[in-house]
Amino acid sequence: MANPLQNRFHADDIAQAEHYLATEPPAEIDPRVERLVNELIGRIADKWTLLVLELLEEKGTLRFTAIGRQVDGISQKMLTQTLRQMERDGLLTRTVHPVVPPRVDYALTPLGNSLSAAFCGVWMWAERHLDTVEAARASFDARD
Amino acid sequence: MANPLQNRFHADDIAQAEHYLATEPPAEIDPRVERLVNELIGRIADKWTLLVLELLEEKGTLRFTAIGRQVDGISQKMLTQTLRQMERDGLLTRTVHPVVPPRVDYALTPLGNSLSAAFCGVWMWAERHLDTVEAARASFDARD
DNA sequence: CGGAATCCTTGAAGATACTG
DNA sequence: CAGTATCTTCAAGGATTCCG
Repeated sequence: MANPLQNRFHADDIAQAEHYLATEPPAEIDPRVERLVNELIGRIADKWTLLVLELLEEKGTLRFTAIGRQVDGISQKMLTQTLRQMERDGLLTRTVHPVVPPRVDYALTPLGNSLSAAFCGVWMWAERHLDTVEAARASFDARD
Repeated sequence: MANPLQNRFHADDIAQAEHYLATEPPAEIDPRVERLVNELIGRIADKWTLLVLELLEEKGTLRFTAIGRQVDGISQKMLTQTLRQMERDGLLTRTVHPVVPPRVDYALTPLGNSLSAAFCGVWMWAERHLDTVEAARASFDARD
């Protein structure tokens, strides 16, 4: 779950983006595209998908059991389901080796890698504002 | 649900990030921070939170009922819950006006705005690769 | 109007057992 | 080893009602 990109961006990238948000009026967007984008974000943002994505991005090719061991708390069922969905979406490849015992390798596609990169901004935000969020929560809880 | 930033970034930002991902070894990360980051991402990536975030970023200050009308499919219960969580995390402010009938205004904080900006990369990815993902799904479904 | 409280349904996910 | 199949639980979330 490392974030190798975090030192490669200028620290105020987000502040700059925020500036644009404040000064530019929002553009209109096709409702059909909007619905599909929402669906994709929902899928992608799902807990296990994100974890598997980051693991494979970090470790490269892994077999089924290896992924299960390194994504803590995931059940065999959810692992299978998550991997199938990701394969279906073109995020990873599933390679079955015709040997006994069976051996199945999983690796991200370029599309999967690009998605991992796309989440970089969110990772940076979370790491940068961790303390701020925790302070806000403590303050909120303190006043009932 | 517009994405005002999409035309402000160079088109190959993601490709560049992808390059770094491929060439740089991952850095180690504090497990405690990792757990908290995961929790934040889970919360943030939740369906309603993202929708409310984008709506408020686009429209500015809105009252309770206005948000409910514009986030299609959200129930009163989930709206209340989502707004409370976001307020607790410091993403938005809740302003109660002492009038009858009551009037409550919601608006993003700077922290909330920065989070919206952080998700820009994911939006861009989803919009850029929408067709690729749909094609991958069709291909996957075609071969059983 | 902006909620809180209650009940209730459904589907997601865990546990377990079995198999090519 | 890498799954599939089945059962069961449990909590997220919808519907409804009531209230300051």
